[in-house]
Amino acid sequence: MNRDATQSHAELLVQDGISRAIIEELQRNGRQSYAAVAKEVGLSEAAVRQRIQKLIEAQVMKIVAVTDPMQLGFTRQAMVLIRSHGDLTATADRVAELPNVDYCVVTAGRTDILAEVVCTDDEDLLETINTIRQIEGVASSETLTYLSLRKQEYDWGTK
Amino acid sequence: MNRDATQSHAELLVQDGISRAIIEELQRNGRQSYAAVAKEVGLSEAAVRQRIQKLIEAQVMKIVAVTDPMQLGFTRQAMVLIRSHGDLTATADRVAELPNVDYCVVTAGRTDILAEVVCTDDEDLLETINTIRQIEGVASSETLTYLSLRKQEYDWGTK
DNA sequence: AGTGAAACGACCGTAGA
DNA sequence: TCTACGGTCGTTTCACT
Repeated sequence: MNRDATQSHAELLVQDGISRAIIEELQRNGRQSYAAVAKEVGLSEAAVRQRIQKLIEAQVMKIVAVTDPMQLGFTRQAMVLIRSHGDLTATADRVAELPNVDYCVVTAGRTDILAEVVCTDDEDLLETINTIRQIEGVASSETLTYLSLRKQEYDWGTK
Repeated sequence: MNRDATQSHAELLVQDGISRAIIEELQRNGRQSYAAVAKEVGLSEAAVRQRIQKLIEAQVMKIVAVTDPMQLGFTRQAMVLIRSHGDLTATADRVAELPNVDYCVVTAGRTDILAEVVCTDDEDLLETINTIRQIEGVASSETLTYLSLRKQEYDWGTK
């Protein structure tokens, strides 16, 4: 499908404040019934259902389970700043392949690649960083360990 | 509630591989029926529902709508690395208050605070960075604009 | 903690404005 | 694109294992 067509379609969908309100409701609880959302935004259940389905089809949003790494035993998180040589995206994709990497983005600036890692403990973190540093295309890395998460919203970026 | 008690409870909940499987299913589609998940993991619908409710109550996961900033017209994303003076968490919280900031974490390392920003265009990005730099406690900042997102998983960290 | 069954409520297609 | 409505399927409760 044409990317621009999809995008303009999506923007039309959301220009309406009601869709924004629907998204906000689902950001609080993604499993509430269409009827409950309908009551909040003042529309019929069927209309809300249609809008939600279109928003998901147009890939404006998706409804997923989000987990707390701490509760799953991953007590160490960090952002690894990577300088790369050669093919940026290929290197980034190799980094992204690691199971401990939950977020990976190519950036412009002093650093080429950002990778967020989720580890069980310091030993796991060290191993992960060491693995990253040996990946082909990784020139150097710098690790910023997380001390306190202050804000987390759920956006979803496309490639 | 006692944090350790909550955590050990959560770990008990997930030690069972079935809960892992349930979480994985819901990470693919958070709105599918309990019956559909039950069929996948080989348990009765009622048992799956109980587990999901407990996982949510124990804050191991939550089911929410995740949006694509691009589709909502936010075409510029960046990670802002902030050096701070004075109270770290207070400064981080002031940064986190900005609507354009969707992610904010206090780190150990060369940089004190990481803030991911989501902006409509370059002008919006410039304004946002300028605003951040004038926040009390922000000493300096460095911006890494996003070129290509390669991986995104949905974890949720507690403060 | 899991199962099974019956009452209830949500979901979904269709028709019409 | 919305509302209205009925058939169907999912959810919930409860008694039992």
